[in-house]
Amino acid sequence: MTDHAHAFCCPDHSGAAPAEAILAQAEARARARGARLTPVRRRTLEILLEAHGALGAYDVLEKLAAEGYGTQPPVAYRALNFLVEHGLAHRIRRLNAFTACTHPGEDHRAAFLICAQCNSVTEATAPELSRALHAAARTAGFTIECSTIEALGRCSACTPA
Amino acid sequence: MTDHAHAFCCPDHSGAAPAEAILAQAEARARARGARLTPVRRRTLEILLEAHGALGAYDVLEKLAAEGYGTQPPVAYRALNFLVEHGLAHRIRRLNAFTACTHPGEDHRAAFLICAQCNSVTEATAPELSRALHAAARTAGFTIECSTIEALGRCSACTPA
DNA sequence: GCCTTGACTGTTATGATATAACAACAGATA
DNA sequence: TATCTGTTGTTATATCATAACAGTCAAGGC
Repeated sequence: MTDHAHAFCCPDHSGAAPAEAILAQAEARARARGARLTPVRRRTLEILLEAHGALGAYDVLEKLAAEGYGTQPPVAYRALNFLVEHGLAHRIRRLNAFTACTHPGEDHRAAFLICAQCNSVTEATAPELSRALHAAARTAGFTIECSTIEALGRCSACTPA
Repeated sequence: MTDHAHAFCCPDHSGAAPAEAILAQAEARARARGARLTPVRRRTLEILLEAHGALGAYDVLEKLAAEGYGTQPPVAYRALNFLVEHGLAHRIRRLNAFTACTHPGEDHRAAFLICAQCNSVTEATAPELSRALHAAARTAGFTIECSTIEALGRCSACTPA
């Protein structure tokens, strides 16, 4: 799943928001919400941050198990679900996978851009997009609780010039 | 999954676009694309059209099997994938389920509104939404091949007045 | 007519993803 | 200290999806 050669296709994980800062933010955010970022949970978030692209629950589990945490699926799913619930990670449904949130703290509704070639997942904040979706829902008399926006295609690095 | 009492929450399947018309359109569309809407495929589409909300592949399989078609998962998945590929049905990723396209023929990019209470799935055409997504992608240098937009919430019938 | 061809259907078997239910434990608190 | 709540880990199982292969059938070339 994450077997690409790691060239220039993963903008977020060598650049802008370094893992340590994100972890610190995550810690603060969890605290603020009365939730505990326990060792497994913290380590799970680190694993996601270290990854290129999104990771499946079983990929995460494998790493956790190798480090002495539990070896069974619920261990990974619980940690991942915790992170998702608290806005520290996102579930990418098209991939049955998870990715760290690259800007936790902000109350955002993101769209995910999934590169079919290098497997990178880019989180695009798009207020207008969210607005358009809510508008469309309102027209139908529908009240949105949460939404998923995912696009599959080619990232800038994988697009032939 | 589809065990609600069928009150007023499924706008599309007692109203606007009757199943027969959709089937006829589907037939025409398949023909036009050089594809064959064989008995299993047609019946699968009918099953989706008859359903309240979206159906899982195994739900569809159960019905097909009961009617003398194959009894194994690939039978359902193949038919469903055919329908999706030809724009006659949609995959709802959040539900691991499928739903008939309520307006085949139009080259649309739809958003799906999933009611958490009655399980209905409404297909909302939203040109602006699509436009906003493409715009957001372009900003990131990303080229979209296909996209998924799904929202979970309450439909009009399930929203307390 | 009949034979080749390619698409379709069905099967067995297996893989991949996800959760239910329970036991042990750790920290907070009355 | 006794108890409660939340967390972790386990076993077992449920759910979703596909690979690979064999038989079938309709359409077109000869």
